[in-house]
Amino acid sequence: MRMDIHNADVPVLCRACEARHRGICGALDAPELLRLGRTSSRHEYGAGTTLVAAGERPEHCSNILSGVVKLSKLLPDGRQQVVELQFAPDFLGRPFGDESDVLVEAATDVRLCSFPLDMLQTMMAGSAAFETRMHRQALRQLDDARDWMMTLGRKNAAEKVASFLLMLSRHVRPQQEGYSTSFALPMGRSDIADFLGLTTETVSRQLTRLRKDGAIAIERTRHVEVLDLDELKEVAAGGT
Amino acid sequence: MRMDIHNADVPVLCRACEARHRGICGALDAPELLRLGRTSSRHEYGAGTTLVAAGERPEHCSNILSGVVKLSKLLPDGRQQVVELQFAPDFLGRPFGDESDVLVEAATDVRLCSFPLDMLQTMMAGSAAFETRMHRQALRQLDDARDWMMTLGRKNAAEKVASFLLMLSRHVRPQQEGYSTSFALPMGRSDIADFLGLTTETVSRQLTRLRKDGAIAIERTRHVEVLDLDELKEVAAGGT
DNA sequence: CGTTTGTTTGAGCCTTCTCAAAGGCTGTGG
DNA sequence: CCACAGCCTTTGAGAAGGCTCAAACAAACG
Repeated sequence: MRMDIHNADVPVLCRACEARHRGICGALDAPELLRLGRTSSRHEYGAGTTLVAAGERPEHCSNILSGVVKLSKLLPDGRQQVVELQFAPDFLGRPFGDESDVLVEAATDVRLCSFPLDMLQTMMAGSAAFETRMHRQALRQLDDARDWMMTLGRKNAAEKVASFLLMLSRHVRPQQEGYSTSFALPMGRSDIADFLGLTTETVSRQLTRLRKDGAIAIERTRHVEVLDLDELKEVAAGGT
Repeated sequence: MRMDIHNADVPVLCRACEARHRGICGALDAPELLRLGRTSSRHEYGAGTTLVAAGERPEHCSNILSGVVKLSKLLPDGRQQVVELQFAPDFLGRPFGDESDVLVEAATDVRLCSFPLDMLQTMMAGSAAFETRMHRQALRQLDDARDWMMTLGRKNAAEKVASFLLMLSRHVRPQQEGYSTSFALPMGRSDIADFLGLTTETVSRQLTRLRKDGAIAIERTRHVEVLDLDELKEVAAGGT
């Protein structure tokens, strides 16, 4: 937590909020925060909750305070592709209203700080710094999407799963650089499969392979311990 | 072409330029255009030219005046994934300097209108409308990337190739809504394969399948005629 | 506990890849 | 204008990685 000179003017809820430091609210000064704070509210959603249905235009947007949010796309016949995972303190919601057709769900239990979508336009119009933050997040998401295109299009099953674990180990522990060696998988095998363009069975087989090779340990199917980070990196990059 | 009241104040080169209407320059007024125009210059590059090497930080950014630009990512062992195709009048170049690791090449012969990267920052700082255009382009690119993740992760070879042709038929003929029924492929089979996460052989086989099914005709390997658009759409969506 | 849901493991099959060779363009030089 | 070289594309045959279907197992929940 950071000490601000104007901390006293900042809404109580915002004081300890990560979104104010690393998220989009960091671009706002105390009066702006106060204004935004009046229209915002916090909510919790259980794992699996649909936050925005595919094709729907949501009325609210949110900072993710904790948990993991899953964005996915659907094909008419039911095939699914997860197109992004968002972690705290990412911002959830799209400016300019030209929403594309994604399904937004809580992958884990999630806490959000939400406010009306029009406030987003208002804030962007009123603060160039705010728009810049939004813009930068979009560019970061674009980079992530492109990295994942590489993974989806050109890596084999082993490389995909290893890449996924590495990605998680970098994201799950917020605000800390580098890799965590121990973390919970934010979703089940079938969501992982939908993220990697594989089937649950193949994901499961690759995880057991990594386990038997001594690269990771798995406890109660949801918790991963990275035993050999270099091995994992090597597999992810196609070294084996 | 549009008639502007202040056309006379607009740099000569910009008057007939698509980028001024549908591209980012549309956000600039005559004085701003004039200022930008003084630092900009036009260049042509032959198909295959490397515009920005992977990992390099370019000094210029550009509007694409004509042609197709290919962005791709490389794996250490040489595998390649094309992560985006850009068409006129898209903008090429990244604000904020946190460039990600992509290789930029001319897919076809290309004409660019380039200016220094710092001008980009200057323009964004000076014009909120300009930053908004950049921001919107990033969001559009993000949508495209996500659509393609769906294609890469969950579609089979036939669906991928059909989706690719449909995408081209929408993009190749600029400024026009809907689908073109006749267009040139902007790249060879192996680049198409690298875009679709397939091999050249598989791309070739799927193209001949579509040809034998009467959905398309191919002339001299580079020109496609869409004979049955509905068929193509159906294949792309997994209808068959 | 028993039920339900999610995960792991196995066996066989199918799509796509790999490797190989033939066929078509394009451009150059005779 | 034709012949040839080089490159790209097409086609074929066989191998393999990942999928499908099916069953055993483990974990979560009432």
